[in-house]
Amino acid sequence: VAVLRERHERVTPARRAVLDVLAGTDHHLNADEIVALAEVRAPGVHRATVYRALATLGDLGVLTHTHVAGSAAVYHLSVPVSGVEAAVPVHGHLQCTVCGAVIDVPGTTLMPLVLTLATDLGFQLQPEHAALLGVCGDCQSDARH
Amino acid sequence: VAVLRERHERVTPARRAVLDVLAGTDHHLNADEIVALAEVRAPGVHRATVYRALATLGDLGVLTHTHVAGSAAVYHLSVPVSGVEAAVPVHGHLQCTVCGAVIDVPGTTLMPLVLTLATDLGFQLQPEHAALLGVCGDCQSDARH
DNA sequence: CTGCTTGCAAAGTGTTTGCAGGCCC
DNA sequence: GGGCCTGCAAACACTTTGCAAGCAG
Repeated sequence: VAVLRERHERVTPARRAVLDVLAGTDHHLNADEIVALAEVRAPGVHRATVYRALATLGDLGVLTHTHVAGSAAVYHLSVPVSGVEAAVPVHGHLQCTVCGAVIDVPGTTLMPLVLTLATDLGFQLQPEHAALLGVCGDCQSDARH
Repeated sequence: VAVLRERHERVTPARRAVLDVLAGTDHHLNADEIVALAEVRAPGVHRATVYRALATLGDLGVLTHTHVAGSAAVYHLSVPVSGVEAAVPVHGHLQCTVCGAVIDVPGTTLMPLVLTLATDLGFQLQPEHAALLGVCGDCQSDARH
């Protein structure tokens, strides 16, 4: 919110609405959902504007997006906002390829892999940025037909 | 190739072409590239047919696709084909968010995470299925401006 | 005022689908 | 021959972009 001013970026209704929406939920929202919710706070905001706001805020490091296989990317704040703690520190996302459910996994679980990749390949993994795919427990149970 | 017959699936020019293309390369190919290469072996194959063939073969477990952030999915064989060893056993994919390069990572590197997720959450991770995002060594060097 | 931001519409990319005809088995 | 497979075109979902007008600083 105030982050924008600090970075010499303009504070516009659209950007404020996007930030408010993300700060007001603990879910991962996709662009469509953000558009719908932002519409409430800033009537008339356009889809494209939301995408542009998300891109700008992403560049500033205020928010992060996660690519979900075969559907829309989801966004969430990456830094704590004044008072609000909607911004979960670091976490990855598991997506079930059967039911589509997205499960959060704590960053600590992924740390060993991050370290291994950094050491072995010099690759700086961003565990948040893409969902890890697999089959969740529930769907494995269903699979025994 | 013969896998199709075993599974009571039809062997058509289109499917044969797709399999030949994948067996004839050690790269990860996206749908467009497969269409282009399949065109050589089976002139007239349609884009949609290739997608359908890839879906069918994927269901049979013959090939795997990996979702790459912000661009086309890449496909490769998941089982060894008669004589050909283009099918690397198990491996994940690292994608650099800066330069876009896709790096293979051996399955053994990912095993600890697979086991951890299975134990803790009952989640059966398919490490091949989505690219892991981050910054590769080269781009980290470039970043020191 | 200056120029970054927005709204709008249209284009783009990657993938899927409905339908009629064709080919595998 | 029956039914799965194909070609075609159109639809689809998500995201990006060109342009003129608008508002922030």
